[in-house]
Amino acid sequence: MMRGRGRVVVVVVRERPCIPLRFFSSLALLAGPSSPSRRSSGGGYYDAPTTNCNASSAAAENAKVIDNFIDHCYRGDLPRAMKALDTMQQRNIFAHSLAYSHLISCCAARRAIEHGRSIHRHVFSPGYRPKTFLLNHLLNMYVKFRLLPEAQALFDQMPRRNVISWTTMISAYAAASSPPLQRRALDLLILMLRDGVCPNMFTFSSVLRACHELQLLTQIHCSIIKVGLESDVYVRSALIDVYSRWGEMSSALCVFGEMVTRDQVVWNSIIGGFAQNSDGDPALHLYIRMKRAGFQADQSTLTSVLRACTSLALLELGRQLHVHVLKYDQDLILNNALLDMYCKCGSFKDSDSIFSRMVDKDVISWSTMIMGLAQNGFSRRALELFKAMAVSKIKPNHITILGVLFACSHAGLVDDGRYYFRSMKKLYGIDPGREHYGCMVDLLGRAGRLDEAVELIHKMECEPDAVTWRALLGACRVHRNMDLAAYAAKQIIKHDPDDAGTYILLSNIYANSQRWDEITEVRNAMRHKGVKKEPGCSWIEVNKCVHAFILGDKSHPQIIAIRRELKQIIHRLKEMGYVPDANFVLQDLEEEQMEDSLLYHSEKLAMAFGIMALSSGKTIRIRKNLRICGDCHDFAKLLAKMESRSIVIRDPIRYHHFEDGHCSCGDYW
DNA sequence: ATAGGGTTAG
Repeated sequence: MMRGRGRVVVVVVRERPCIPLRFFSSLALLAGPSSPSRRSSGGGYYDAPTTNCNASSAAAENAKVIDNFIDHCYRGDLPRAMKALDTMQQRNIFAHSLAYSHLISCCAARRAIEHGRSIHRHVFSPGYRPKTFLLNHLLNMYVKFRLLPEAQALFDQMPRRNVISWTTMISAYAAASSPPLQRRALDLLILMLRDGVCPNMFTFSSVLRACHELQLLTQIHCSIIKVGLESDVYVRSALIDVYSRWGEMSSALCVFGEMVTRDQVVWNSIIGGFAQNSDGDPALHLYIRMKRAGFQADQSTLTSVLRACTSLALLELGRQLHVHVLKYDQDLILNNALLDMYCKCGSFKDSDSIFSRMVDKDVISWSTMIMGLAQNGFSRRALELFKAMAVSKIKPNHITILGVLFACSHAGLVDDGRYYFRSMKKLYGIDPGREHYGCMVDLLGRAGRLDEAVELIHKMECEPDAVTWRALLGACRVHRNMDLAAYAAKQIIKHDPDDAGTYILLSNIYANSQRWDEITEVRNAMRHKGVKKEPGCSWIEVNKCVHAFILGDKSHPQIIAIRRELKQIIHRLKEMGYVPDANFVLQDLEEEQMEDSLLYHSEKLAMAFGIMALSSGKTIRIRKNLRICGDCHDFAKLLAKMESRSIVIRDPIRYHHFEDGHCSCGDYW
């Protein structure tokens, strides 16, 4: 009830139309072409009914047809409604917009596009003026069928377009897969403004995903604030999402932080944003805050949180989440995320059993497993799985092939690799991209065929980039080809002048051959350019806590005990024949003492802590930010044997499963 | 009465 100036106004709010559809049929009786004069002028308008009540028998017949039609529409009986529509078309009689709109929704739901097109033709017959509301329904139908050209043609034909018509088109283009089509969404927004139609929250939440320039996004964000629509949750979550895609997490957080009424999707947007930017820590913290705020994780939340676990290698937390995943056991995306989590946390047994139980598998499920097997050192099994995929009739894509080539390169399977590389275009219609060439350079280079690797680079259809040359440089290191290494390093620096890794790799190569002058040169170049080496860092999860170890950093509360433990381990390992390999000392240019430097490589500290803190049967799982050095690799093999326990170390490229003095990589990495 | 946001493999 509203009170104003002494008057009482009763406001009745209803969610559904309060007029039953039947009522329209009786109105349609009045609307029928009952008088000869109306019939000759081209049929009846429901929307401008005559008041002629002398119903002739023809009119009564027409009314019956319309009545039936509306009845079928209302009941969702598509075949009967279409039959009635046919008769109406022949008699040139029409029903009310609402009945047609019902029928159009039916067509969209039942995937009956031809019926939809018939309705389209019918409402454009001479003698009928379809309302904008009805045409919006048709527009939406074409969009649902992804028939953009037809939607556009109808849109162009419309005598009047309201904000919904514009938004339907903008949303359709923004959701398209190709950037040129997405740009069309932005063009339409401008045309809409020129036409004097005001965008609303629906329009903005749709158009945001089409922003391919940061500047444009900022402009649109400004307009949103200006017209006072930033408070809408749909607009907010879209803003968070687009800022995240640009890696602009501070802006995303800003939009998120200002919110008072956050809903589930807004939480998902910000959590997903961090997860996709490989920033697992804030993603997990926000997840905890979301739960505290009283929200339950849904599929989307869980997928993102799993991804955060994946990037942080948090197996135990991942396992806990698995329990929540069980209630969505048919969700393909979620299952894929789970597969990847177990693969990348080095627990391949778990992903294997999930994969075999999954009813639906798509190209991502298969690719995840193939890459997972390859990275974990099970190359033969990766190739077998690829063959099983062919039987399953799921077509591989360029990422699947990348996994296959990765498997070949990390197991030294030169012939297999060459076969798959040659046949990818022929068998699967996939053109090799830079990444595929990179894999092949890696494959040939590691196998010692440096000349062939260089030849392949020169034959590339696309311009080689830093990744390509980095693959060659890595191979030069293994095979100690100094001159080629220097050449490759220069090419990398040309593409990526601030790449600390290249300087380090180059200095390692020189260190392996005791070329001290060159090392000094590289070091000076780094100093000159102000390039800083990323310090080695390792992480280990113990009792739901992540412990970080950084080279040279003594901030861990138990660091003294850990160093003592590590010294004891080294002492015992030396008795077993372990000889620290001084070649690797020099990668830590700034360290004071060689012995110390090697001793305190972060993964060694993490392993020592794992021995101290984890119960004896437990696998020690470590994630590190740099590739493992040969000395730590030897150390881990012997430690696994001495302690009779498994050690898994994940570096940025692949996994090392150490067991009984051996590593799954076969010392080939 | 018709239009809108978040989730997976390199």
